[in-house]
Amino acid sequence: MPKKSSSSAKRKAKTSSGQEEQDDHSLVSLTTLDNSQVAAAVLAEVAKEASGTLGDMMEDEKRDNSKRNHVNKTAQGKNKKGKHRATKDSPAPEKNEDASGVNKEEKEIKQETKEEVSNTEKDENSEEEKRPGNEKKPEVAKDNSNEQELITRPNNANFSHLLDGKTFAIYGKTDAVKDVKMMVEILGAKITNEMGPGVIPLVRSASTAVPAEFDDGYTFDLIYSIHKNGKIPSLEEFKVKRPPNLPGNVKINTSDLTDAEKKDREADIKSVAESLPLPPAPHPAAKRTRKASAKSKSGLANADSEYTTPKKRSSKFTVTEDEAILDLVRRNPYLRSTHSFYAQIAQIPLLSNHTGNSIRFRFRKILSKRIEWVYKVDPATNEIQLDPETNEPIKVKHLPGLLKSQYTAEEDYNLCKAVQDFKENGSSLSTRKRRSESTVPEIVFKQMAEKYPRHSIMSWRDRYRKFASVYGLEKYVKYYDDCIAAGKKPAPMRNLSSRAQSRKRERDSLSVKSEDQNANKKPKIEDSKREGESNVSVSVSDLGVAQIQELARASVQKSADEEMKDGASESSKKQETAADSALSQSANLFEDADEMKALNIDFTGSLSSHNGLTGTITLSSLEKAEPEPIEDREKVNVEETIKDIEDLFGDFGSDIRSSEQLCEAIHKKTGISAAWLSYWFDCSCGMINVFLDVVQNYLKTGELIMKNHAGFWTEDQDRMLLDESKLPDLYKLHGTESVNKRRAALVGQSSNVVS
DNA sequence: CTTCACACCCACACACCAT
DNA sequence: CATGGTGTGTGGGTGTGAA
Repeated sequence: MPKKSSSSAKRKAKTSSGQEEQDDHSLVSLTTLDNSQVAAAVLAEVAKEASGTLGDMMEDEKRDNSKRNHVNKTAQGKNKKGKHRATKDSPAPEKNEDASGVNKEEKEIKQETKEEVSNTEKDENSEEEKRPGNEKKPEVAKDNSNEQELITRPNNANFSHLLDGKTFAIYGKTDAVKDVKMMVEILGAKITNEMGPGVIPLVRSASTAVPAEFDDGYTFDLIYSIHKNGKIPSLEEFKVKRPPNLPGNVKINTSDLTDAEKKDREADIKSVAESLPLPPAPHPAAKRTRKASAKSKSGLANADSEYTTPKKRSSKFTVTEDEAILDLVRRNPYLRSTHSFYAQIAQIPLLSNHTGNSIRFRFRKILSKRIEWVYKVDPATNEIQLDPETNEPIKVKHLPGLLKSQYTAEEDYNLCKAVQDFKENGSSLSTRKRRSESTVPEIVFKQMAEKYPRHSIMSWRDRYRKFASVYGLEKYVKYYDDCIAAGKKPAPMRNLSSRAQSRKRERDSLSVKSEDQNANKKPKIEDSKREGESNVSVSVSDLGVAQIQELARASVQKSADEEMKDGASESSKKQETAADSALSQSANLFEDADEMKALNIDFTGSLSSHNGLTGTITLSSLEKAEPEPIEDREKVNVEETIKDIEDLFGDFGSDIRSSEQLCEAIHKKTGISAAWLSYWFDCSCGMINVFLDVVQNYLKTGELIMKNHAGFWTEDQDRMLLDESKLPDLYKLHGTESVNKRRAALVGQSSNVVS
């Protein structure tokens, strides 16, 4: 049996702050919601014993070591699909003629048969809210005709044994639970609340609050699928990922108020509740914990609802629930945006009709406007602060910050400046100290953290590593200054992670259009909210990083006309001949993003192509070896070829991971010599637009290199880099950014360059 | 149609770890 | 002890379907 508690417990213990003792019991002690304590505690206890897995019983495919990771994209996608299928098509009666289960199109007549208003004997389990399809009816007592119609299939016999001998523990309080319980039983399995060996946990979704020790579980969709398709599907799709954990040092604060305060609060709640023009809230007592029902085995034996259809069901938030949410948020203001907080409070019986997601959304969209004040809480411990005199909790009007602070443009700017400053003073040209230009000592970030404590040292360091250095210090400073000069609000650096890039690209190929929209929305600033202005006729310098990159990416995928909406045409034009500004602003996938990594371009050393520093091919040797990059150059359809290359660039980061692969792929597709492609690529510093230019130029004119082209580095020009006196010319041609980068790459260091 | 509940997404802030 | 690689889950959303 896998050490079920392992993952979460281990992680908790690992967290530096070492509040390992944080477990789910803690969150349960909500004074206002007393019954919750017991229930949640029980839940947690019960879950501790969880250890059986589906894998045990079905295939052993399940236990892949990556389970702790986020479910990967495809899995999620599939999962989603599965869900929708299950949702859309009634798993109800249906010939299982196609056991393959892919017959989603059967719009199965979801004979809801909902309204059997036999609400009669829904014992103490009754929900206050009338919900269609919720009608109770002891399954056993159910008349067969009905059952036949709703849950059985023609060959029900085989069917009902699919899950024979399995035992499930079903979590959640939403209505879907009922459906699932029902189905599970129909399929021949047992339901238990006592987690134990062989018991398989089921939850509705990943965001469903689950007990602390919840380990491997599956979503309801698994059951839907089995029920519907009459076979056991690939379990991977239905594996649920662990819900997020709270930061190790934080406990959900539910019970530290004084009695006096409690009363006040309760009074508050009541008054609010009464003042609202809403239908009367159900009496809290009426909400009675579903736990109770669940635990009584009969609860499910009774199958208090007949099976209708496993569609998403939702319950309205009641005033009481809203107030409870507000109360909880007030006690835990720092957690108000986290998923884990809501996932956890969703376990409280009062709120258990909703998923964590739902509660979170409810707060964010609706209740947050009403919050007005929160308790003053110690950020380190999440404990409510008491007024030393009155011994009462302190309330504050100002919402505290969140767990993580987004970087603002100003902060980015300050960071760039600080690092630049360091580079100038710390390691100038004279001190030939072998400090690669990408090396910035911790002290710099330490100073930043001291000066701007909104972020930690490591955070500042990370920001530099992953953003500032990728974007380019100079470039950002310039961008920022330009914005200020133009009276625009600069945006922080964004979207520079390679992962982001490749993901985006995937999506891009699906929909460039929506990407464009996204790009325009991107610039966002936390401190000073900015309006989503300026979509039209932005000048180059107005373009946010993200926009530039979007454009760049779009340019890779789509034909030119497609990308130049938004008045950003000139900048996206990425056209030749441009000098400094156009070059640096134009679509350069690899400079703006850290595509360089993906491309294996390491500007700090290995690129350096042809000046002999690293011994890679030179122009002359290449010419000797392969005089012509392609046979029958004249016959090539230039346009098409360029398009092909663009497309291949589009696969970059996903299918294609290195420049070698890229060149190889282009070679295969177009017939152009891979060696030449590689050479051109190097000369272009990996900039796609330059690269395309040189290829295009070659195809049209037969010229092997471009002598005076911004961004294209000839061997002569590379040599000029070594000569200070020649630099001005280079700046003129290539622009400072490009020169510095190139220089850094070839010379190994440069005074004002970060690579 | 609109609104709400809920699922799901994803960039990235912050952290940890091996080297 | 700096440093790159990488994990985690927050923060701020969007997508979807029911009502």
